[in-house]
Amino acid sequence: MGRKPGGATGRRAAGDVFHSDCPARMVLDHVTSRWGVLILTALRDNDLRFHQLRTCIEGISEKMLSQTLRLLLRDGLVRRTVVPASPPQVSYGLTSLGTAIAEPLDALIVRIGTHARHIMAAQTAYDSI
Amino acid sequence: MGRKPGGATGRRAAGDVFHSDCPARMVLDHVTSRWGVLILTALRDNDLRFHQLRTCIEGISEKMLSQTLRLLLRDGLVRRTVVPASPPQVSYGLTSLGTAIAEPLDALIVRIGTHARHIMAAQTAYDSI
DNA sequence: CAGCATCCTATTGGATACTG
DNA sequence: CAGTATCCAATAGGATGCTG
Repeated sequence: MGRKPGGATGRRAAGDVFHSDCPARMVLDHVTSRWGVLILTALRDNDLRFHQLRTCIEGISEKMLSQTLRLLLRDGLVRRTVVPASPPQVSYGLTSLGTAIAEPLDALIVRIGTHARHIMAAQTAYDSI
Repeated sequence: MGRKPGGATGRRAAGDVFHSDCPARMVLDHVTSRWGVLILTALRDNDLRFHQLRTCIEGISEKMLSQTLRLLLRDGLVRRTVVPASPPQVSYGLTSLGTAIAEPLDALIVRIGTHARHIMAAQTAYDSI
């Protein structure tokens, strides 16, 4: 992403452009999508089954859950395991790649949590103008 | 976020629920919105003016830029500085709060960049099934 | 230059119903 | 249980034109 030479790695330089056709932008969109963040961080500590995820992530619909899971599956961030039983048990977990991505996401959420009060104060201050 | 006791800080526990009405969820949505991520990381290294941001972030429209900036301004993540001149110069930068939030985001982008090839390989593998 | 207002389309996403 | 399919409402977001 960014400067052409140097391959896929490294920091961006100041004033660098985020190319809209960059494949990384697409992955970023999946990962930072409304439900992508929550799914990835929910799976951070342990595998979960479909309906556990649905319960764990308040507000998500079945449609969005399966849709987003499929996206993350395709990106190789999430792994799907089927235990053939009756009824069959399907569980989802992070791949090593998924863990690598989920880590900074988790850090982000923790940080937002830490500063939540501060942020809400900023909001009311802004609104009172 | 998460377990009721313990205030705004701390890690989430396994199986914890992401409450949809949590103010942190709202901030998370702003921050991880399609353009929010890009704006915050673009401002990571130095302040930028409106049209510099517009150029720097490929694909963003004026509308979404000003709209998202207003949101981040309200959350206290971004600071707006006006130099009264003719024409007036307005520049945007991160607050200390914004920097704290942008850090893990930047880590995320770097990580996606690092694994980009790996991810694209996973995609084509998935599609070939 | 820095931006807001309006219009209109495309995409997101929820509710519901149904299948293996 | 673990989803898929369809329909419809809400929102995101682009194009354009205008203001200080």
